[in-house]
Amino acid sequence: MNATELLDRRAAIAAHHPELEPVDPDLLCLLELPEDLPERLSIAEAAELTGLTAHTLRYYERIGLVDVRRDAAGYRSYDQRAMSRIVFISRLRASGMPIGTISHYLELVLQGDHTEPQRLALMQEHRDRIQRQLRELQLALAVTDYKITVYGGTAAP
Amino acid sequence: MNATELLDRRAAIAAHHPELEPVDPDLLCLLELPEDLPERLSIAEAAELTGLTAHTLRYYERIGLVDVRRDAAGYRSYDQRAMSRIVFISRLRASGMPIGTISHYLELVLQGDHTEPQRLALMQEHRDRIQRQLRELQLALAVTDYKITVYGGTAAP
DNA sequence: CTTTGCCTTTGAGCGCGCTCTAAGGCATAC
DNA sequence: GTATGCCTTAGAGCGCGCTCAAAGGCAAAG
Repeated sequence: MNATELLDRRAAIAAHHPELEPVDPDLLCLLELPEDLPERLSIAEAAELTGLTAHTLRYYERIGLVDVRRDAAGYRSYDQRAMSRIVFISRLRASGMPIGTISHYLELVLQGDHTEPQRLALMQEHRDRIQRQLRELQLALAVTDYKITVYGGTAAP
Repeated sequence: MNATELLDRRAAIAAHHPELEPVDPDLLCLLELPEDLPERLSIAEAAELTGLTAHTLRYYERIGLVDVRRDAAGYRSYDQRAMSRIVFISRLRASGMPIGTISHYLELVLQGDHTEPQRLALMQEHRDRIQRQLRELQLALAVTDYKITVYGGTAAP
């Protein structure tokens, strides 16, 4: 399933969830793992691919966010499933979601289909928090350049 | 200067800074301190008004974000200037700006008019970071409800 | 064989942003 | 007087999310 099909799917979903905002098509590319991804990756390769450090990958495993198999030598061996979960996690982290919430979300997934509404609610709540944050910033920015312009920046900010 | 005047000012500023986005008028009200604000407030009153704890107010003072005078008894006494600075700080914090950056911004203010461009740049950089974060979240959300819908939530997230 | 380098584990350490504690001062009520 | 309640200070503690250290295993290169 490529980015275009994903977008089509999303359009269909959006029809049922009018509160969702459109997603920039460019961004969906970030979802895709490279097509020529090896079957199994070492921790160094996984780190390289995700932009996380090996330390962080071990940490995520330790706290139960992801399961990773070992090879014959006892080394971590990341398969597609592990990789896409890690990419997913790193994306949520990058958007500012706390690890506890991610953990909760993954537990919901584990619990099965009937937790869908809770999962959607959780994500939408998070999105709302980010949007609020953005508005806070725009406000701060407005105050700032207002003050810079009006007071010349010499008055108390 | 009330919220309406502030908005007018901002419109004028926006003419010179087309990259700025419009600000929700409702939000500008948050800027305003109550009109009947007492001349000087105790730490408990200041905490109540800003939604921060007294502990946090002392902490902000300790790390040099704000200067607060004392009354005859040695108690902190917050004047308008202190209050508006604290509101400003809390707004930036709420938007996710690290304390170090806020500190830097306030130093720039202290240094005088010639630091205006740096201040604006700093704020715009922060806004860009938040916007990136928002896009990250929208992406994560898209992935999520895509997966919920397509896989029924049973597959790996 | 040793060296090199990546890997393992457990457990400790760190920077951030608070948050709380301890020990005590002031001031109003009784 | 004393009890209360809010205030002061310096400094310790905490939760989060990593980040690093120590001690050692595996394996290909020379």
